[in-house]
Amino acid sequence: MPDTALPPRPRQRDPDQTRRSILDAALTEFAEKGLSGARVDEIAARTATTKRMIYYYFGSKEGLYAAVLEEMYGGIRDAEQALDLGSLDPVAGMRRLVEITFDYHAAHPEFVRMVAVENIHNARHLEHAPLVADRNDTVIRTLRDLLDRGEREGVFRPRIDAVDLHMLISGFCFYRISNRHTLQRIFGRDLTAPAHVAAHRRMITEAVLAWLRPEG
Amino acid sequence: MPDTALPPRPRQRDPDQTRRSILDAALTEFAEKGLSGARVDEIAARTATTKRMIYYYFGSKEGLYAAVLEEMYGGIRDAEQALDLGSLDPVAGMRRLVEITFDYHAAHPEFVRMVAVENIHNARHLEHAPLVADRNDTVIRTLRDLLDRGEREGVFRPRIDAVDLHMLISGFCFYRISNRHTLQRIFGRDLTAPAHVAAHRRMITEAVLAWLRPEG
DNA sequence: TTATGGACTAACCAGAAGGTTCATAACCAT
DNA sequence: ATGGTTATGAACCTTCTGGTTAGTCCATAA
Repeated sequence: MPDTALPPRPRQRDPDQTRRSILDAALTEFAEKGLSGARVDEIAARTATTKRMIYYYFGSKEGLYAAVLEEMYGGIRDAEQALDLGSLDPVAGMRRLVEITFDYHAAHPEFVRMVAVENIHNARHLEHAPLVADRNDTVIRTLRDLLDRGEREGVFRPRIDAVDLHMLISGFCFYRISNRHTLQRIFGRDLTAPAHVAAHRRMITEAVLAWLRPEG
Repeated sequence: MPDTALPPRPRQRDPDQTRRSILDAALTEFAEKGLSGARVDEIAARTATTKRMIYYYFGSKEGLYAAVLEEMYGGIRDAEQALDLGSLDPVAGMRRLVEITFDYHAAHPEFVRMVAVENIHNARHLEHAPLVADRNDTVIRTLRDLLDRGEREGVFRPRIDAVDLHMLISGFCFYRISNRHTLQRIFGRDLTAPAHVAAHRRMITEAVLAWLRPEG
């Protein structure tokens, strides 16, 4: 009997590639279905490898989830660290920061969904991603610097809390993405339509600047 | 042989009570764990009745979920319809509306979580709760009325879109509740501390009013 | 009294889902 | 080449879970 065995697909060993592929597939699946809604088999099916590899590299479903979460926060950190607002005057710098925040959320709904999912789980897994807290220091420091300079120049009100302001900004940017489905159902509006995107971008920018302006 | 039977717990038959009890238990469980994270057995255990009754009254896990969701939106509708802003001047009325919205979200984190969960599922179940869309007309109409009057009196800018404004307001109110766990982890702040609550309440109110003020 | 139908229950089931076993192929240093 | 380590794959196992079956209980109307 001749050798009828299928030519064994040349197994290429590439740990990094395999890890990446799992992480990418998991991101999609978790962002789409949430932690408990996601299926490990489904994630495996999305990758070129097998379920076994998920456990080999990440230990458990939750381990994988935590890894994805950490990865996720890395992205926005990079985006924010990239901009150099030191050269701009406070008002222009603030405007720029709001716009960047708005644009990042609009461009990365998976990030928004992952954070929303993590909040459903009371941010339990953030514990296992300790370096996440770091990145936010960057934004807060940038914000504080802008506020200080603006106050000195008399274009911003004094005693604004940077964290509160950050929440005001990212709150709206986050909300319009995280809640776009219910909003769409209820108001019958396509929030991704360019006209609405532009209007929202202008609204949050101007609202923030209006609020910061001294002598209300 | 004497009658050793335990006194049979007098089974009280009360369909409404049973339904309510299931709905309450389900709300807790769904808000806590999400749709797929919630366990029907767990919900049953929280009630005085059994799992079978859940299927008897609601047909399926998703049917129960949809029922809870609808119930949920009912609450905020009532709260908003209760206030009569017609007698207040536009600025005071707007301030009041923002404050009510803020307070409602702060007081009802379960509502916030249910909506967040529903968005993870792309608002798929809102289809089965058709009367939900109604309630929002109320807010939008109230808002539009305030905006019109304010514009006529020259205290608000013209051509403000009521839905956009609604999003600006509820966006922040929603976000500080929906994301409080990740925010807490990252900034190490207890967002429920009275000082922060008060600061946030003032911030969103003033930001909205500042933005609405004419001649930016 | 008895019959009727809504309210309720315990036990069960099939399939799904997370996690594991064991064999083995590819790679690398010697 | 060779021995040991890392990476990979297919099938398997166990537990859980949504949903069902088959039947009991009880208030009321006839």
